Amino acid sequence: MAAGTTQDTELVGSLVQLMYVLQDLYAETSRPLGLTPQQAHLLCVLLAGPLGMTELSRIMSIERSSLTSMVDRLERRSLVERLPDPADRRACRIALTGPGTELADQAHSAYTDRIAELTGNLPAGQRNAIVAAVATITRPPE
Amino acid sequence: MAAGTTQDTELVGSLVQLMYVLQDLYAETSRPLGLTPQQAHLLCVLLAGPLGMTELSRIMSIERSSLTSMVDRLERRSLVERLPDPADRRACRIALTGPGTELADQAHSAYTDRIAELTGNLPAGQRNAIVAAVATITRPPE
DNA sequence: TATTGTTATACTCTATAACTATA
DNA sequence: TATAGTTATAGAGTATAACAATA
Repeated sequence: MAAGTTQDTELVGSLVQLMYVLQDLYAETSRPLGLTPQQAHLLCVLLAGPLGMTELSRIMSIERSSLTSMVDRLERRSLVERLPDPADRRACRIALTGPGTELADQAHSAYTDRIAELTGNLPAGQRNAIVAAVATITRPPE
Repeated sequence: MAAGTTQDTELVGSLVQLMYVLQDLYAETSRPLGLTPQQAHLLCVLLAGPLGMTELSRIMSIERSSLTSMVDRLERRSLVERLPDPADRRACRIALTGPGTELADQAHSAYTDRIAELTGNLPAGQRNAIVAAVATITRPPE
């Protein structure tokens, strides 16, 4: 069993609350752009460059078949496109279109602004601690 | 526009990453219990006591009509029940049943354990900083 | 008239299982 | 045989609009 002190309980509660605050923020910010939070996530992931379905499904923690329908819907709106993979005729590369890139940029900026607003008054010590903690958490002992 | 320094960007990225880590964790933990993350959330909110539909929808940030179908599904599985509100015949109070309470406790414990595991190695300074930061964030200037 | 909750409807998200085409 | 992606299907989450009953 994991260590369980009173401090743990408080930390866990804080993190859960934080998750919900961020989720709500993400949803509220995506909506006016005509995107679901999942669609915004997908577009923002693609800002780094085109990806294959398998890799994209891994990054987003969803099944490939679920991703197929998401990409279908975004492709119908001309926000992404399926490009052939020159190295593998089974595979395709999902890429942002021009409008898709623009919208992804908007979503990213809007989200960044909202969080920056929310965290603008935190002292530097807390900000640094959070960045350091997240770095530790997201790089688990392999 | 919000203040935008290099540190902001790093903090925002960290928080977004943290949100996704926690979301995945929540989903993975809920699944084996036969619950979606949203259902687990609802049950855990009710651990504090019965609530009306309007209040519950406000807490969960979803429309009342969306909540109706969620409660329907949970009621079919005898995890929650609709109790009459003695003070208002239009209203009802959503309450956990015995099995519902048990499952909510399990979900809460499982989630707490997983996060405690994830954050077990963080130094005390970072833990305290996170708790303090979340307290600030979730209590915005009214 | 305002509020509580539901119904009807439409879409999106998601998983599982079975499939096609290529490696 | 294994992998990349799709199709078919089913269930869950969600919003909007219209509604019923009560306050």
